[in-house]
Amino acid sequence: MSKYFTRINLIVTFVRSKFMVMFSLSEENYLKAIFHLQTHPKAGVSTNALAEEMQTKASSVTDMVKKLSDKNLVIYKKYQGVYLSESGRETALQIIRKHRLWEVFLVEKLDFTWDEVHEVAEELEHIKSEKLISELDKFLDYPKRDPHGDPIPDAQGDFQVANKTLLSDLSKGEKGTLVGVKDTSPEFLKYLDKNDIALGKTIEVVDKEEFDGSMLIQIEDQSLRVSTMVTANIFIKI
Amino acid sequence: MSKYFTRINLIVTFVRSKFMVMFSLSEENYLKAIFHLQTHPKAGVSTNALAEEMQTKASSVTDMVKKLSDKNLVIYKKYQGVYLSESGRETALQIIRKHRLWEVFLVEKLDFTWDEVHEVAEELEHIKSEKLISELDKFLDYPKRDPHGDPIPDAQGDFQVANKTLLSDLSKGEKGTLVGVKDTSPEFLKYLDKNDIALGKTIEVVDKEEFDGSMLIQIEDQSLRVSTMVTANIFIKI
DNA sequence: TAAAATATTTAGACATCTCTAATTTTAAAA
DNA sequence: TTTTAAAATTAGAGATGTCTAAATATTTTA
Ligand SMILES: [Mn+2]
Ligand SMILES: [Mn+2]
Ligand SMILES: [Mn+2]
Ligand SMILES: [Mn+2]
Repeated sequence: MSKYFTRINLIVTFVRSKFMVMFSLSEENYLKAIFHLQTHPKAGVSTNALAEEMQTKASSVTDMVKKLSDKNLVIYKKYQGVYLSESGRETALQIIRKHRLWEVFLVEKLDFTWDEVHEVAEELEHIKSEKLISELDKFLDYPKRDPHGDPIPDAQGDFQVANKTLLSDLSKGEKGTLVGVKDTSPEFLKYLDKNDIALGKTIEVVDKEEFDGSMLIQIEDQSLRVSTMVTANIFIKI
Repeated sequence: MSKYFTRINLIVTFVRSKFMVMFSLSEENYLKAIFHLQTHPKAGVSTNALAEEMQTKASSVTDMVKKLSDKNLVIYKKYQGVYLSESGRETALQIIRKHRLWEVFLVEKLDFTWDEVHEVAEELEHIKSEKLISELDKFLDYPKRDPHGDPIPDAQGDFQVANKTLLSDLSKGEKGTLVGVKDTSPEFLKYLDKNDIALGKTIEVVDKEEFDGSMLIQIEDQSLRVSTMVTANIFIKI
C-alpha cells in the first residue's frame, strides 16, 4: 500500500487493486447534501436548494458544482440543476454509512441522546479509514438502522428502503409502529422525548381534525393531540 | 449555548461561562508538534525542526508561527525559535489527550494493532466535542496510558511523568520492565511484534558490546541481540 | 407574449495555507 | 576576525473555498 500526496485533499490511496480517490471535507458534504435533496429525481437539485442545505451562497454552490462535475461526481448542465453520477452516489452513500454508524456508536456506547449525535457525526463521517469503519460496524454488531430509524448502507452501499408512511398521511382509525423521523433537529427530537414519543412505539390515529390536519393519537397508554408540524415528521410502518 | 460562525475555523463556542476558541486543523497540528519538540526547553523549537516534524517547508512554518504568536499560543522572537505559551500548552495537551484516548479505543475496542492506530488518531484528535471525549474516557474506564505507554492527560491537562530510562542507558546486569517506546513508527512497532517485545515484559541486559552499544537482552524466556537503533527507542522502568 | 420577478451564473475579491526563489540574519570555520 | 555556511525570513504566487455585486437566463404573472 503506497501513497502519493499533493495537498491534503488530493491524497490518492491504492486500495484493493483500484485507485480510490479521497475528497475534501467540502466535497463530501456537498455530495451528501445532493443525495439527500435528490429523493425525487424528476428534476435536478437546484442551486438554491443546495445553498440552503449547505448554509452557503448560490455562487459558492455553482463553483463547487462545477468542480464536482469536473471530477465526474455529478452531472451538471448550466441552469438545469445537478444530479449525482454513479460514482458520486457511491461516495455519498459511503459517507452516509459512516455518519449513521457513528451515530449508533454515540448512542449505544457513549450514552449520547438521539438529539446530540448529528453534529458530532457530521465531523466523524469524514475520517479516512476503511478499517476503522469495518471494525466499527463489527463492534456495533452490524446495525441496520441509526438512532433516527434511517437505514445504514453496507460496505457495498446497499441498504433496505423501509416501506414507511408519514403519520400525517394516515386516516382516522389507522395504526402502526413509529419507525423513523423526518426532521432530526434537536428541537424536534427533544419535543418527542418530552412527550414519550420514541422509535418502536405503537401509534393509532384516534381522531383527525379536517380543518388543520392535527390529530389525536394514542401512543401506547398515552393520549396526545399533535399538529401537522409533528405528524408530517414521523414515519409509521403499518 | 449560542454560536457565532465566521468561517469554519473561527467558530467560537460559549462553554461553561468562558470563551473557548476553536483552532484550525493546521494550528492544532502545529501546537502538538511544538509540544513534542519542546521536551528540552533550554532553546526554543527551531523553524527547521518544526518544518521537519510537520513535513512542510521552513517558510510555511514561519508564516504559521507568526499566526500562532498573534493568537498568543506561542512566544516567538524572530530567529530565536518558538515556545508554547501557557494557553498553547493547554491546547496542545487537550489534543494529545484526544489522540491517546482514541488510540486506546482503537486497540481495546476495534482490534487495531499498536502500529495501526497513530495515523487514524491523527485525524480523530481534531473532532470538536467535549462530551465526546469525556464519554469516551468513561467508556474506556479512564485509561492512564496509551498503547505505546505514553501518559494520557486528564481533562485538566494533568498527567503523570513516568520515571523511565532508555534501554540503551542501562548497564550490563541491570533489568526492568518495558513501559514505553520512543519511536512509534509502524516499522519499529512491527519489528517489536515480530520479536515478541511488548509493553509490560521484563528485560535484562545480559551483555553490552562497548564497540557499537548493541546488547544481548533476556526478555522473559527469550534471548535476543539488539542494536542501538532498538535500545535507544525502548523505555524501561527499573 | 411582454414585463416583472426569481434563479443562476460570472466577475472580482479575500482568507487560509501552501510553495519556490531571493534576501537577511545568525552560527561556524578558517 | 573575516569569510563561509547554515538557518530563517520575506516576497510573490498558487490552490481551495468562500463572499458580494453585477450580469444573464429562466420562470411567472399580468
Ligand atoms: Mn460532515
Ligand atoms: Mn441519523
Ligand atoms: Mn492531527
Ligand atoms: Mn501513542
